[in-house]
Amino acid sequence: MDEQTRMLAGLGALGGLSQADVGDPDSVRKQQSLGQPQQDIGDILQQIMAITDESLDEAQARCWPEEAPAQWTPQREGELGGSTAGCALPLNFQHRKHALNCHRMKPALFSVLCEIKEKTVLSIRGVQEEDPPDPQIMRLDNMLLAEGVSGPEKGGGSAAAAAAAAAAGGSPNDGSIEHSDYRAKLTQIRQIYHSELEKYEQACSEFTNHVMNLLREQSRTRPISPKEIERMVAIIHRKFSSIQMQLKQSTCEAVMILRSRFLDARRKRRNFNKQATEVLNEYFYSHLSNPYPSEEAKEELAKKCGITVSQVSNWFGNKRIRYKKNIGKFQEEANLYAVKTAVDAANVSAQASQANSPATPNSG
DNA sequence: CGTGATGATTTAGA
DNA sequence: TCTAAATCATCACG
Repeated sequence: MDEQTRMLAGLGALGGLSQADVGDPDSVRKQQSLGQPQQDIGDILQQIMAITDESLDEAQARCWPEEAPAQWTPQREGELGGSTAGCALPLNFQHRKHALNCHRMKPALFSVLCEIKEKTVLSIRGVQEEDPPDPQIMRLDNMLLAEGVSGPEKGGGSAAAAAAAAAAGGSPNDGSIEHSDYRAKLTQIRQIYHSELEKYEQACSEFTNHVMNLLREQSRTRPISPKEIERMVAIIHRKFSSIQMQLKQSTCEAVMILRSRFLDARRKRRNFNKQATEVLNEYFYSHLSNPYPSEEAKEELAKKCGITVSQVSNWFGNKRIRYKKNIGKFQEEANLYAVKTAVDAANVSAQASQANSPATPNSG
């Protein structure tokens, strides 16, 4: 809007007309030695400028309703008449616009205005453009990508989420039970994020289309270069991308909160079930001379107990040190499991012998 | 609520 | 990277 004013001022200067000159038909008539029949150029210019002002008001009232009320006086609201391109315009405005479009001098003037404008807009354009990508939004993007919120859809996303979850747990905890909860929550966040993003994008393109239609419609009356439209679109996109940044920011926040909760939850301890403890103890006491299960043995135990390999490692680490510290205290337990394993072995061998000699079933 | 048990984490060493 | 040892944090029980 500020630029509009500047441009119009520049326009007057370039044409050798000050704002005052334009407002004074006589001075224009003096310059136009040919002497126009009915209306002079000053009038037309005035009208074009008046339309420019009005259409801007209209555009604002239409496009930024929350900012508009200050510009809408009650009288003008009453004036609302026909509509063009979905835009309600005052009737007298329509009349003037039509009259202007029919004026035979209009095309020539219009092209001159367009030319002047093209030059001024170009010079303005050169100064501030090509803004570098916002480092903050880049950081947010990277973060969301790393967390598996943005980036590839569904399949890749959940894989990234799993990776993020694994990363959150450091080296241990390749487990899946608690992670599924984390993943579910992350998926929820991702869905919200994507739906919101889509909403914003839709709104943005809708609004852009609307503005472009508006400007295109207006460009028939007042000089609007394609570049200017482009610029307008860029401005709109910048506005919307700042909204997007807010969305990204809050999504990041949500992920961080989820993550910290997850880390806290990870520290929360839950005793293994009785069966798991039994399996582990059985292995421990039956390998008391060397209670160091191999990687395969750990995996097997983990599977049997429904825990992770690192949990098995933790358990054996704790068990070894605690057993060593107070063997006496564990003696009872040791005996118990020794008997248990002995009985089991007996059972197994009995069954084996039974299976091996079915002809003599009464041997047990 | 105090206390021991227990799973997880941290630290240091090989 | 694995382990011992110390330590933390929570559970479970009286």
